[in-house]
Amino acid sequence: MSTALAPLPESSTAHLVADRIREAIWQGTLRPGDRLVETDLAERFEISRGPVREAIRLLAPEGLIVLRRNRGAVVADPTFDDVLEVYAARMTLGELALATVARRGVDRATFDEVTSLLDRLRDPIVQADPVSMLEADLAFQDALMRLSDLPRIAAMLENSGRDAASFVRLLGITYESTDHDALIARHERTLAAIAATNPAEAVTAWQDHIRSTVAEFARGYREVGAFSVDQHPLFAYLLSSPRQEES
Amino acid sequence: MSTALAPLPESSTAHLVADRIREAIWQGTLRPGDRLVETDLAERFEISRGPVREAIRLLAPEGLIVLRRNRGAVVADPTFDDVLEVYAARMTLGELALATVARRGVDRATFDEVTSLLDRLRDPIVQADPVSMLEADLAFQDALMRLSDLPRIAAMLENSGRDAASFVRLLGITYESTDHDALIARHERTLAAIAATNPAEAVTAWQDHIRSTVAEFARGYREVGAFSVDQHPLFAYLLSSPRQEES
DNA sequence: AAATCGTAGATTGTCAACAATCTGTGCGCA
DNA sequence: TGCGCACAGATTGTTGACAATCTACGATTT
Repeated sequence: MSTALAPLPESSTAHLVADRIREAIWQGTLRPGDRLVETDLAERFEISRGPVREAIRLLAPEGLIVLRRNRGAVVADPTFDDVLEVYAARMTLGELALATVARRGVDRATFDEVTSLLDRLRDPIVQADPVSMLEADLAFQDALMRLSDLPRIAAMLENSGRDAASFVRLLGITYESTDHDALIARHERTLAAIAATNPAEAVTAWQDHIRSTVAEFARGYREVGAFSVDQHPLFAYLLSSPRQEES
Repeated sequence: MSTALAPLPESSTAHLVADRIREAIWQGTLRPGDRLVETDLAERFEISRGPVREAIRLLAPEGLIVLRRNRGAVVADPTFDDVLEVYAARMTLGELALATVARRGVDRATFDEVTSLLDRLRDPIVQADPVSMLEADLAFQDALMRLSDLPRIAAMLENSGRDAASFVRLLGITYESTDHDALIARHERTLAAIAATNPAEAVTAWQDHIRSTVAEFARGYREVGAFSVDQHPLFAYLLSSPRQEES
């Protein structure tokens, strides 16, 4: 109900195209280093170059594609460093958002709405498809962060979530092996902390979540090929430092 | 020397226009609520609507202007909440960047380069002009954050710096009363911590810097008109919580 | 053989005209 | 008076053509 009456989605042509490009990258149709030629894309989508150009400019600041002056755009070729950086930003901004939520508290209705998004993650049909699972997970986390009433920070987190997913995909790491129950349990822990207006616990739960996720990816990355991930400064920062938040 | 051979600046027409618009907002030529009509701006700059449109799209995600579907863009009308949010993001991202710098250490040449940027802040001519002072300050902080080798996070910090400055300006707060010596001393403290590869101290110094800045603005805001800033959740978060960083 | 120069093709950057959409005003009607 | 509706003007969204720029490749020179 309340989601039905929410503001209409940003469905400009440029946004639609941007979503399609993101999807193509996700699916592997577009691979790292591939050029994004405005003319070609315009032809494929059967529109003019204007909106395509705008879509590319929309994607660029997220880091998914790289823009070079007068030379067009190419799909980014991320390293594991990039994934770590995005998750580090995600961790620290999430801490801020959740600490704010938990400190201020939220009204019952809004809280229930977010809780209901968690149900989708429990749906066996959703769990069967990695892509659906990822989307449901991101939708939940987005809603969670929006509780903070910090629109800028919530927006940064939304972008970083999409980026992180695509980066991981571009690196050739599969997301399928994730333990669904553990994921849901971590999210429940965060929600409980918010309900109890316990900022420190909310932050800790979030840190755990990011750490688990990064650890998962690091495992996948070591399998794929991979470098000495473990002594990376950010990796240390992310994994081994249960930082303290005041309550 | 090393700055002379650095990559060329992003000087596309759209970027130039975006800078001009930012400048106009800063100078007060464009005021909160003013509409940014593509046709008008194109005429003023004597170019077509294309680059103007692109410039507006460039400014929008930074929060300086608000975009409404099919209804164009207007200059944002920020509240002090917005300023706090931007500074909160700036504090937490800066902590991450500086902790990384201080943990990894930097080579002498790069460090000296950043140090030299601090000299500009000491120049009496620069100090005499608030705008120059602000620009020099931002340039220093940008360079400082770029030491982290975390390009995404450094970029977020750059944007937030420009935003914060414009927001403060839009709120009608003057920046002139800042104590220059104290500002420089805080920056020196951060640099010293980096040189000593002491992450905890670098983070603390940065927190102090943000706190001083926010406190300054809060004072100005109370003078201008203003609400009960002091019991804002983020204000509490920013000012009264010397959070702990591990070393 | 190596390096430089110049040209052709491809691609992005810019433009001005057209189409779609929105805002506000004034009229008719209860 | 208050409400709904239609229309005109203004403004954004989209398009296809043109200009500027870059890349690649081969000719020319040393």
